[in-house]
Amino acid sequence: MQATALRADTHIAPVAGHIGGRVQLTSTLDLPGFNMTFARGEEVFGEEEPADFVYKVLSGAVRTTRILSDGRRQIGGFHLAGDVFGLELNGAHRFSAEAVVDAEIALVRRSAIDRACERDSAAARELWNLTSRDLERLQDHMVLLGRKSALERVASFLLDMSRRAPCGQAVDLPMSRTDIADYLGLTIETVSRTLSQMERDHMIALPTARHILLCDRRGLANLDA
Amino acid sequence: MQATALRADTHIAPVAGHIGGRVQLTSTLDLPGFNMTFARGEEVFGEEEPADFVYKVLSGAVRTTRILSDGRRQIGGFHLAGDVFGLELNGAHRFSAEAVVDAEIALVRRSAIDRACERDSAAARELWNLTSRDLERLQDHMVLLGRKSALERVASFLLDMSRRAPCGQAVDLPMSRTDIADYLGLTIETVSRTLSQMERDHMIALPTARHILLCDRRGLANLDA
DNA sequence: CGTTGCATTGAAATCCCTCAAGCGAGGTGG
DNA sequence: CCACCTCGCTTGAGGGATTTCAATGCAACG
Repeated sequence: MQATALRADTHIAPVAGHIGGRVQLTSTLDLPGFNMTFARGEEVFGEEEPADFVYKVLSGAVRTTRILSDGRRQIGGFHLAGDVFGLELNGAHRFSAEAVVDAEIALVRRSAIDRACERDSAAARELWNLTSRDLERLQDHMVLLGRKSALERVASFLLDMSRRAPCGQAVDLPMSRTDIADYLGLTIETVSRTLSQMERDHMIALPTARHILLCDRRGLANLDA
Repeated sequence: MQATALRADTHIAPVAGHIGGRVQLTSTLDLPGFNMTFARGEEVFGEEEPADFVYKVLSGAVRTTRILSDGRRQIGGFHLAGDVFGLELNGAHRFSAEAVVDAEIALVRRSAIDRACERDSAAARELWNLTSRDLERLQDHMVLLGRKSALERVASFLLDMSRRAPCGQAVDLPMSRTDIADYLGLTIETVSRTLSQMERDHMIALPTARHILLCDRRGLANLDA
């Protein structure tokens, strides 16, 4: 068990009145587990820590990050309500995970996962599917990082967020500009300037920094290449 | 079955004298399949084609690519002898695959894979592991594309190639500068200039364009951040 | 020996980054 | 209640790494 989970026992919330709770990991996969809450900025797990748990976001948002020796940071992904993260086959985490905002997270032991896979090939397939979807998302993101302009990256990000956290015509961003920059391989200034540019071009409106109205989805989609 | 496989029947080589050959997909996974040869530049499968086969490189090299609407290209990865590629869970390929040089490739039907997973949870786990390793490689590559300089990218690439295709102190590159550029998110000119720079700094030697001697691994590793 | 394809090199341009300042919302304490 | 601070965001000016455009080199091949 990682240090974080051990220390943070005050965060553990019993699930629905049972001592031993259940976690609905995917639509067809229900396993024993428990819930925890993490405050904004708090670490869920660290890079290179043993991957003894799998996590599912119940509310809030989580980012996975890797830090280079000189402090440069790359965010691997944002995980919103319903997303599973931290599923590693080979022992240790390769990114660290932190709460972007206060978050409620369900935990399932790796050992429980492994047992489920042993006896149920459908469960194994379901979990393999989670890894596979992660891979597909990463492939898209790789193209974005390798070949797209700042404008295209931000447009792509806004459309992705609006698909994942629908809020009518708008998007409510849980993360800071710095987070967005480190996710898109840009600087905070470039992200800010690009958003301002989009606002001048009437593609979006920015009532507040974290609340963005997508006025011209068509235009944004065109930018998405 | 995709068009490529159908059309290219002249390429099919019977395996070791049997009609129905076997393919050693991983060290513990032996499945029915057959071999094909692909000429330099030939397409193994196309983006969005149904993923009815899984592939293993026996000799040569393969690249997986995605092309944006305006022609920009991102190479997802290079697959060398022993590597498995084209393993998709969800129906269709999301990249196309082409032979970088003449390549001999083993094919296994998805249906055979699925059957193996049904009856053998160890096989399922082994295949899940392949996906998981792909994911890990992509995570590293994402950090490279998002946050590393041209010098760091090329150094990282050279070390990776020398680890995967060991050739003493040297590396024999099967791919062109254009391929390297599209893999590293750079231009061909930047790749060339960076290699020249490394040669001036006595970190590498370039007897020929595709044969590179790593004179200063320590120095390259330092660049790898 | 010309052609062809790939690689290298140079010069100029560009996109994004760096550095720096200003702005505004939210919280705290006097 | 307001001054003040902090933090995150925006904006500007200048610079730099990489791209773009263009020309040359070079090896393989017919």
